[in-house]
Amino acid sequence: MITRMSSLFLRTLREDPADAEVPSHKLLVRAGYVRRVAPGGYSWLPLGLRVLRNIERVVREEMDAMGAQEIQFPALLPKEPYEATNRWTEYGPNLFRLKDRKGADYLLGPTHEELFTLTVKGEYTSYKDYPVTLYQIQTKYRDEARPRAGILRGREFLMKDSYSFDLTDDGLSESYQKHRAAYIKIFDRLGIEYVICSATSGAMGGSASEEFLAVAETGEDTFVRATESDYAANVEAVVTQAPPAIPLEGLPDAQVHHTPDTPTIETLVNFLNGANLGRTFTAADTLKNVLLKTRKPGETDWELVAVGLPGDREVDMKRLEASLEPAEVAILEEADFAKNPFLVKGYIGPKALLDNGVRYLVDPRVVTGTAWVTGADKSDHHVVDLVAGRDFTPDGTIEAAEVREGDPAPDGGGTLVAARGIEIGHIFQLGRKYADAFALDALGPDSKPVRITMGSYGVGVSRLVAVLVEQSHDELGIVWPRGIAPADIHLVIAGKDDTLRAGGEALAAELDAAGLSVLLDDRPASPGVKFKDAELIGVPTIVVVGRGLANGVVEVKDRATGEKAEVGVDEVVAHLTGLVRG
RNA sequence: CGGGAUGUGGCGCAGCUUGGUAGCGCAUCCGCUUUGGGAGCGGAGGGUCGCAGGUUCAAAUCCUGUCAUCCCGACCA
Repeated sequence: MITRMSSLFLRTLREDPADAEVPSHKLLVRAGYVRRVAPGGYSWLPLGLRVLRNIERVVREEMDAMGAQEIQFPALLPKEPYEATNRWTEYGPNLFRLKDRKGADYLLGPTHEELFTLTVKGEYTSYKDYPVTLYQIQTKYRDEARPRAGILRGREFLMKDSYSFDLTDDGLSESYQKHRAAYIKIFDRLGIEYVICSATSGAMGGSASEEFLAVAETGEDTFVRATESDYAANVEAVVTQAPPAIPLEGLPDAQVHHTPDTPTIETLVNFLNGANLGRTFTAADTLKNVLLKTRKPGETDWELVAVGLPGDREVDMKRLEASLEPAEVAILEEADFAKNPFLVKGYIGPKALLDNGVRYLVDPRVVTGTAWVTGADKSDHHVVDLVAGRDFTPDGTIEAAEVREGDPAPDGGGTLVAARGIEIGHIFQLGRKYADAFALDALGPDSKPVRITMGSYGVGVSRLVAVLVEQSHDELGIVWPRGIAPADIHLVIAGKDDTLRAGGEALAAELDAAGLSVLLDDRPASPGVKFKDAELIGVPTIVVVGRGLANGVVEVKDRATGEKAEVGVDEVVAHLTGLVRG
């Protein structure tokens, strides 16, 4: 195919749009791939749509190859299925809701578990039908509180979601592994640098879960990896290694000390070290107790929860919330302290919490036999050598403490280092949550019903366009991978005289005949303008038909490296075909 | 929802402090020149200054309100 820039619906911009921050947003707008029409809503212009379709094609090919079957649901959905799973309320304000003329409630689908489950239930009844995997590539809607970064995080986006339906847990594991393998193929084909991270399953519910994160400084997710193993995890999913328990025999008794004016860890440590106790204390020797309240979905009452963690660590709200999912979490307000006088701010200890029935969860590092400096539940007093498992017994452990670079890796593979990533895929084993909600059963060989178990798998298709730009651009513009670019060859006619024009047209026709797609810059603009546009647009190979033509050569330039080569006109088609076909 | 910033031709911005004919660059159109790195000269079209009130002889400019967008946080595949 030949695309003539003289008639292409395209306008490039010389300056960055004022509202763009990240490289992909700036470049996709400047190069004329997308235009904003609403916060979090973008139009795909001709070149952008080609890139999007190319990515979609790769995803579709790999899904088909693993045996998944494509279907498509409406984006506009009735409320009822989502009420059955409680997500009509659980999804909260992020769900786009609307009413039809009769006043009936509808939503714009943020994800389609309910519909897939109902559809399978409607068609399949026998164990002989299973397993089955269905997918769709569909526009999704989420009323994000703050869309940002152009198409990296929009309120409307294109997503591939697939769902596996199996009779057994083993079958589910197998479906999960097949998806994992397919995703690896997809992202490898796209040439993306990514890591596979252990993840939390979030609002979907379910167990085993991994996410594919594209490595990018501009990413919104923080993940860690181990220095000496291939362990990688979203910080939300990092499991803290508990040290071995310490025998209780011979540990010193707990002692309450008067510690005036020590409401913070820092003031406490300073005081203790000046108090002649015969040893030095650090923040890590203290146990700080953070008070929170949680509320389960659908309930109105808040429940007090206390979290005890080493004083040298901050609470990571995201980790905390992931641990308490799906309950809501909030920090205590003054009024809550007033209502619960046993909570002495700055001096809260395990005793008062446990005596008053407050659920008390501690960091996994607080194991039996560890001795702590902590609040004595009395203003200006702390207790030293309060031993876990002897002087107090928490109600359980919780992953709430921040993860730091340098922390030991959970699998023993050295220490952790942190980086940023963009979530491009997420796979997880849902289990029977949705099958239970809709009673999705298959009749087994013994004529008894078998409850189906499901997996759910997503790829952010439109987001991948931006991810590719984030990972592959330079100061001049975008550098697309081959196969994803809006054309195979960007052919620039560098000059206006008829010989050049005819030469360019002829070459374009030959390349087209050889099966390559050509973006032909046949505009009357000056060469400089055309070169700049070619670099901005980012087709991997740029061919310049210019002054060399008189000597029978054209210039072939590699967009990524900038390397130029003069190639004879009679051999350039073969040369380019070789480049494009790899 | 909290903090900050910004709304002026298609895009990027100045003008606002100190009220008085709405301006610059890019883009677009016409003419001539130019043609290997976002060309030059000359000319042209295009703006209810986010919106609504108010003050004033007079408001882009001052006051009040409101809406929107962007950034940070909160929240979230």
